[in-house]
Amino acid sequence: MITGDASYIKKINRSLIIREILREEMISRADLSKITALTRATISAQVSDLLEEELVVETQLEHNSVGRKPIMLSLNGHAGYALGIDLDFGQVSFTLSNLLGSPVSSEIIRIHTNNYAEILELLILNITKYQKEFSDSRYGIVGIVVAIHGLVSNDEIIQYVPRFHWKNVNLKSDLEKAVGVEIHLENNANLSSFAERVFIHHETDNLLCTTLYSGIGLGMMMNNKFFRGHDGFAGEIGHMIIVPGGKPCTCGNEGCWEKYASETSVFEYLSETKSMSNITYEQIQQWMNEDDSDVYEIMEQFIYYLSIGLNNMINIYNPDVVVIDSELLRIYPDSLNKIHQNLHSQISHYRELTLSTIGKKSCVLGACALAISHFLDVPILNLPYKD
Amino acid sequence: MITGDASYIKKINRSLIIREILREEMISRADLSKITALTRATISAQVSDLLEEELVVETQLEHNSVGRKPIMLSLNGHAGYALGIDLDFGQVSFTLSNLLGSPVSSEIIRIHTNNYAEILELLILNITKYQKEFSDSRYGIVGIVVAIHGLVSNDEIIQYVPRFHWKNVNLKSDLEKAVGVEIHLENNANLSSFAERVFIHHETDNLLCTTLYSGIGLGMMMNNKFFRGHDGFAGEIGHMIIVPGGKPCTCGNEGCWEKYASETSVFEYLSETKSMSNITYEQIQQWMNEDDSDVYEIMEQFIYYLSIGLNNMINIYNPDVVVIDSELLRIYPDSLNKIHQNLHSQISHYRELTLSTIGKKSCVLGACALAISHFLDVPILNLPYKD
DNA sequence: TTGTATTAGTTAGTTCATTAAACAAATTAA
DNA sequence: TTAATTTGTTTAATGAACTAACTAATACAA
Repeated sequence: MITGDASYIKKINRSLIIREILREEMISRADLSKITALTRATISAQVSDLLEEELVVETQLEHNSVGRKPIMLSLNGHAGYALGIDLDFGQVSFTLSNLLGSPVSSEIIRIHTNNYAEILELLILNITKYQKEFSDSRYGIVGIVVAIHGLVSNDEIIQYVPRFHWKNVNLKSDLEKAVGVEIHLENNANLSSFAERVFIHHETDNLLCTTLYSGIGLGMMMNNKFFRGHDGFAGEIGHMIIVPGGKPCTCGNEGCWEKYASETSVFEYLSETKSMSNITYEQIQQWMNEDDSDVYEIMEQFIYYLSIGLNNMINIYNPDVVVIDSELLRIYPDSLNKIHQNLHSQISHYRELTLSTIGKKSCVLGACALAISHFLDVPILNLPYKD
Repeated sequence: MITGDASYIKKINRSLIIREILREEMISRADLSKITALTRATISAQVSDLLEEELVVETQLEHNSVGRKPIMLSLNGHAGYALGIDLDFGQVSFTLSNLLGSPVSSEIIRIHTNNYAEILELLILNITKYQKEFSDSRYGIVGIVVAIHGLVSNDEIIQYVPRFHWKNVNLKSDLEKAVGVEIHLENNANLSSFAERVFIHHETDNLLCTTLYSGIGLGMMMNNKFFRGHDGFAGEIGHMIIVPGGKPCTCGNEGCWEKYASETSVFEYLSETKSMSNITYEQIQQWMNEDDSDVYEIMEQFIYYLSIGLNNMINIYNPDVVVIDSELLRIYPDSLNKIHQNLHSQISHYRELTLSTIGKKSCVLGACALAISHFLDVPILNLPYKD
């Protein structure tokens, strides 16, 4: 049970201070005191710890107002590194960032296996390599987070990864035994939503991010925490039934949303209509340029069903910001406007609906950011996004 | 901004201690110390405050084990009263409870108006009456909570009450000006979910409660907080589209869930089929006793569409406990089993699905409990339910 | 150039709630 | 009657925040 004592309040205030430094990027002790309502004495004491730990650095800036010149404080991005890993079907992405979330190194490794042991070995090999390579800096690699494209329960055990056919595997424990440091697993949609919040939408405390690729994933940041549900399986919105008695789904029901509004469903319709397999985004782009009527019809239907699900999602969650991550919508002209026009219910309340600007790499960037947030012991952070 | 200081620690620990006293109903200082991991000295100091404030009373119980006999502590239910008000269409219910949530007085007043000013006056009149009548006891009436059958935003302004045709009214402020004490407004489904958690489902930190009367309401308790969404409008699940291009709804969309799975929808179907208006529950009960096939068909369809929506709700929220409050399901034989059988998806995860045992009065009891929780400054409480 | 106002940051001492440890009280069982 | 055990209180120490007074550095005006 968490009880209050002196060290607990110090932790609370430290977390607040780090959070403000990151939010403002550069800020003086005096301004920290004003924002947090902690006294300048308290701020000084806490900052002195942070300087000692090399997590914060001081800078003298030009200043042209009356009074003593403030000493600006900022987070020391060079104190360590965070490693984000995206364990996707067919490829594993590794991104190493500094403590400010700026990528330092990125690499994508193709894999041609679903075998757990083989993939585990590949992960161990690469993590060890990064650990050796980046042991300079005060703290070295401060955290590792792996994105899982499937169900991860609250105890970080992988319950199910559809495309790998993995069920109930303890990757966290297997990795930790091999590399000797703490590893965290997180669902890919959750990490995308974290990235959208941390790198882009700095002002919201309520963000949904839906990813429309092989299925439909939903990640949610609410009051600066993931919304996970009781076991960690919340956001399985792809299996929301929107057509009673509709197409059968592997989940055992009929008429699930992702049978109508995932990119996979669009590719399937196109393959059928065009009698063509292995259709690429480039091919679709070309058809769109040519005003192909089949593609138009299929895309319009995609947007129709997508809007129904979005309407439901918005009524259910009453979000502030909704981010959609879909390559097809990015290339289809005027797609966002069309969706907006479909969301005309009196009840639906949201402030902003956008297409993701980060795109597919949001997942691995979110993993880096989550590792940083664990290390700094702050529930949320604002980091600059440099494209 | 909330920062940590000594008084904040004390508040945290006090809240923990009160919560444990309520959970255990009777507990000694020594056991409180074991459960909370606070030292006995700390517990003694805090309890001494609570005794001074008459919020806690000591009892000597029989004891037959070795060592000094413990002094049992329990919450002093007689220190004050909580007033819950259910502002429903056609009637206003007032329930006054003691600090342990036991009703002391209950009264239902029929109203024949939707006029805001008239209803406001009625509320003021009655609140003032209760204040005078129950000013004995150490604290008198410690809190007043009003249940609103409509949208209440996070700043406690009534956005919309469909059946009263109220839009954007500030009942909280109008009442507070007139009666001179703090008043809180809360959505009725939220209060029902609070009551289910506080009086019945003591062990869960994740509960959904759906009310199927005029429309479909959804209240959610997650990690001992209401799940409200960004503005307070989350849980508008009745307007989830489950039949694309289906029946038109007042919200501006077509095929909303509450057009198929609210009790109102059942009454409408029955009225049409039986060519009869003003159908009562007693009438339906009689038809059911006679194995009426029209009623059977309509009820089976109700359960079919209800299950679709429940499936969606469960996939989206991954709840621990789901409580359904519906009089029709209570009287229809085997209804719960039929719903269970419809929820066969691989993805759906929930632990328990039940019909409400508290029923319609959950809303006003939840209002009392919420007033108590505000007064004691504990986010959640366990109270005994005495039918 | 000098003094004054202003802002930034530090230092000394106080306050408050916790903890640890010793103690007092009350009870069972040998 | 004594030992063992458990409950609850007292006392001193600790830690982190606070207040208040200080030093430092700067702009600006006389």
